[in-house]
Amino acid sequence: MERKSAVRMEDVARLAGVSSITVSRVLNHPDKVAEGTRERVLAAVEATGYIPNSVAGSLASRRTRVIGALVPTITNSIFADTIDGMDDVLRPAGYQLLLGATGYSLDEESRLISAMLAQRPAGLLATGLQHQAQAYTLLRATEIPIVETWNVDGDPVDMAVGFSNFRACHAMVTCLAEQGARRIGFVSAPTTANDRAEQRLLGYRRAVRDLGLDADPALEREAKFSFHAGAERLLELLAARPDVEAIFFANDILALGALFECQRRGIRVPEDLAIAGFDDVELAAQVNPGLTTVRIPRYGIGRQAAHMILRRIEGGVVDPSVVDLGFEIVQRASTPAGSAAPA
Amino acid sequence: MERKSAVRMEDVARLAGVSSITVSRVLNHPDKVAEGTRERVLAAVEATGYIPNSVAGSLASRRTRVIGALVPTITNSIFADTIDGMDDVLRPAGYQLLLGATGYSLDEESRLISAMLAQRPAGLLATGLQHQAQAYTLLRATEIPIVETWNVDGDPVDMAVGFSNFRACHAMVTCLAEQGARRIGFVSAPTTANDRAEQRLLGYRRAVRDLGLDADPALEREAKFSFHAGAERLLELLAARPDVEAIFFANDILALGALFECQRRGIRVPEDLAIAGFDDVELAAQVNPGLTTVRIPRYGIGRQAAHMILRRIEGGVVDPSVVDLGFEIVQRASTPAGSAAPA
DNA sequence: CTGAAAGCGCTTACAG
DNA sequence: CTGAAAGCGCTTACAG
Repeated sequence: MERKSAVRMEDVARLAGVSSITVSRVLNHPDKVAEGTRERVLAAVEATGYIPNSVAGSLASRRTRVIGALVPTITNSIFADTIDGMDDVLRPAGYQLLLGATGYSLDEESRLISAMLAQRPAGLLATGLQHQAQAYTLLRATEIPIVETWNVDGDPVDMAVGFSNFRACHAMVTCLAEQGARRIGFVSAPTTANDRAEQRLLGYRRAVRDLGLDADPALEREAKFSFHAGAERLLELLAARPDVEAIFFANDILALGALFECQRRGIRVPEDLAIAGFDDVELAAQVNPGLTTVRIPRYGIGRQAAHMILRRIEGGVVDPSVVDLGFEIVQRASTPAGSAAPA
Repeated sequence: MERKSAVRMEDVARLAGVSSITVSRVLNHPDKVAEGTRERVLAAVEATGYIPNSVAGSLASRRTRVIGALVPTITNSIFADTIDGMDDVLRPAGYQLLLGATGYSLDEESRLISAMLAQRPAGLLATGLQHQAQAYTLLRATEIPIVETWNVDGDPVDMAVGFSNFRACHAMVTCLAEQGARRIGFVSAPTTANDRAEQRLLGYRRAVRDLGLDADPALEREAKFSFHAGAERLLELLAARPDVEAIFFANDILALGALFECQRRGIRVPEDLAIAGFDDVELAAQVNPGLTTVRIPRYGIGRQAAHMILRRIEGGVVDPSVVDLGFEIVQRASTPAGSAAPA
């Protein structure tokens, strides 16, 4: 903040021959100022290179133009898409994004929520419905609009926008079963501190039960987010259950890692093994064979969340406060063409 | 900022039986307060659920704990990696990231710089060395540390960290030539408002000249950032110059799009055509054949930039102010195994 | 349409 | 080790 001989509103006012209150008006409510005055002030702003100090402005007005966004990581493109969606709505409205990456740690999330609230953001976006007790205390105590994202299977602190991870996974397993598979493996993402991953796993299990499929625990694996882990789990699963007909991976990166491993080993997809993923990243449509997956509204979640926050900032009522944006099963060549008409 | 009956420092002070100045000390310079006092204050903070108002704090101290980061887009994982690197250094130091996506528009960049400076960030990261005149005026007028990234071929406003896009491309073309190719195509990213892309194109052209390769303009194409565009340019280039031996794409996404297209069309890589990319995204090592590419320090750029900013905030001298983190040619199976020992 | 006064909630020297 | 006073640079009612 230390700009040498920084020009303040008062300096602009003096040059324009008005009071600083008028400068403030020109900048914030230009229509409440006479045109001639406005032009003189604007000229003075230009001449001095004045940049308003929004720290002071925010303190005086008790409102900032900053929205906090908490995501597990920004290096996973799915969250980058959500942030992109937020930004596309927020930026034109004059808001800026304060970004926080929790690294899938609820401890870190709590610390970040605290640090963000200290900045008095006008709103907050969080990922998932699962938080630490301390985080809940903070979130409930604040008056600002809060949107929890990527999950609608639970009770939000305030608002939520996302889709049902549970039903999406249930639907995909149903599809695979309709295509003839009875022995369907599932490779989960780590479920610790990740309610979305947990719901996906539960959705798989429920579908297996509902459809009377093979429920062997050996068909379930867990893998960190990487191509490599997908390939590894594929091999483990094939070793443990050589008769597995399809493997459903909790995200596309795992599924693609497995698909590439199949290419290397000459395992024919889907003839020898069907593979399905989750997320519908751009790459899923590019590989050969194309990856069957679950398309989710990554970008739309960000847009919708931003709209809900803006509406509340403007004093509006947001109803419903939980928005389910749905999902879509995308059939590609990595699974046998099915008659399924899902979701 | 409107927290119902928001607790202020004064409330904490009253409960702890001290002045608010002492509360401020406990929070900012805990070692300057007697232990008993400190504990009482901390207990009062806890009891009241006090969250310091850093807007007020920043105004009074004339410093924020916010660093602005301007990138073309966050949906391209290469910039996400750089932001990740920044955040990993900045977060432990108590700084938060204010994110701005310019969408590869220098106009938008100018607006964002202005908006960010209004927040009085403690430092600023920008992408590239190319900006609008207005942006230069703003950047030069401010006293805060500024790091321009992803390019060291030019004069930074303040500090810079990156690598030479020019030399990286020159080196890759040299490698391809050493492996026997004389007719090397180049698919550039759009060079408008993108000095990194421009340097890459210039590096290609210079290498073609230096090595006396086929310099046909028909060997040069431009493509937006997508798998699809990579596939398209591949086909166009093959149609225009069926004798092309190698195609060097200005980023991995284009190269991979082309590689997938080759898979679909039965074009053998590298026997029929060698393909090289730029960035070394994780996927490059996963596909079959693996993609020869240029590895660049995406994450390291963010870390280094953050360190330089922090050092300057702390009053230190940063020398040199331009840091070239280098690049590395990664030979994989998409080009004929070469004897090249580049960079 | 424009301005004087008060105040936003902190931190910074300066005392003691 | 602790506190009273001043001030950071704006905006908000309230007048006129």
